[in-house]
Amino acid sequence: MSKIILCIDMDAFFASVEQQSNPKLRGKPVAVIGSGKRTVITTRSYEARKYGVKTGMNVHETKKLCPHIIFVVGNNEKYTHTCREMQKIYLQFTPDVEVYSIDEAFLDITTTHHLFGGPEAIGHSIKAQIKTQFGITCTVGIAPNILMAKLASDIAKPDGLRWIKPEDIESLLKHLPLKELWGIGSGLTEKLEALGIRTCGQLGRAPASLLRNKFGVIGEHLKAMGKGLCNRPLYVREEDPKSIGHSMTFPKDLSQRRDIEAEILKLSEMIGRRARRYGFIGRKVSLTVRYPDFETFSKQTTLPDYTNHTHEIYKNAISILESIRLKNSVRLLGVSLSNLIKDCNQMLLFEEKRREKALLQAVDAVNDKYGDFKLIWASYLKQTEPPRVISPAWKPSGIRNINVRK
DNA sequence: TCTGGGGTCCTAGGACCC
DNA sequence: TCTGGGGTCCTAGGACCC
Repeated sequence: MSKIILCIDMDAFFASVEQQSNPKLRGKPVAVIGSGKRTVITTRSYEARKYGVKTGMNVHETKKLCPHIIFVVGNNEKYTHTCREMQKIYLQFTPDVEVYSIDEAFLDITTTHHLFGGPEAIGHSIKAQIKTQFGITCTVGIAPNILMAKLASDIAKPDGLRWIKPEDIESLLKHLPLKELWGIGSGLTEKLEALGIRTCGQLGRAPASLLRNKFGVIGEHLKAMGKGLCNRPLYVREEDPKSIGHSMTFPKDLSQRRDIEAEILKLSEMIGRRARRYGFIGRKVSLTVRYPDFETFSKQTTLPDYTNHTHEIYKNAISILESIRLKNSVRLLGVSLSNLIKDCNQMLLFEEKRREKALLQAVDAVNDKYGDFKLIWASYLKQTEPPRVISPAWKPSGIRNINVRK
């Protein structure tokens, strides 16, 4: 028996929330952006889309396309709160809910839909509850797997509902351009087109050996994807994160060594604090550098021991920095801690380590109470604000598994 | 007046070991 | 004197997603 999966996707989520909370924005082109000078569009309202405004565009480019667009700096608390509340709605219909991102979820209603009058009845009920409770619209896709459910919601956007039944798949995919499929981006599209494959239908008929040779493991799944097949399960239980990182594009490129080091310390503290709060330790530290010309690279180092101490992260990031011959100035810096495992909170062997840990916890407690960066090392007291806009990839526990190609 | 931030997964090649 | 094969760990880089 085939499954029945729902994909619930908010329409222009951040922009819709802003339009809902400020009536002056309703019916108008709105773009949600970050707070910095070098920010880009995170979400744009449907009114703004008509002008060709796209996610990732900078403010200048956006104004050229739509001079009267209204920019709103995003408010992450509003969005995360809404996301958590929406989760409660989904759980009325099935325990098998994967919150894929802040504005998207998958529900497996295979065994429960008959209790609620069928898949479409559930879809309509969720849409109505979200509309009533939050004043925003969403689109529901229904299909035998998440790949097709996602496609269904993409097709039906905005404020729609679409059910792709198994018997509809072949004709639907026959002439569908490759890039419409979740998991096939611009890179794969280009390479597949070079092989003469332009539609999902063609992909489904392509020789498996050809795809396997050209694309390795991914190639094995591409053919199935072209046929609308996908057996990725729902991740109902949140998985442990594999990495925790932060990066920052500066309002002005940094050229002073001490400014660069101070930013690395700040990023290290943000990571260390997050890791300590959620109880993870890691043993790989990566440093990412982007120059003004956009050349970007990262270097990493594996530590002898697992850690979540700000100072350890910082120290290793700095030693990577010292191994690089930096160009004059730096546009972006990023630090990340990976190879994460759960901190089992073992007994600390050395009194010194215990004291160090107690100090870190005291610092964290103050920061939790009074907000980030009230209590930190002197060298970053004069720092800029931490980033204020949440990434749309946010999840309730900050974890996600995005790989559909398996 | 250019181009954010936070993730996951895969691959290729080198080091090292038996 | 012309060097196999298997395995693991590590780094760098690219592709994808929201």
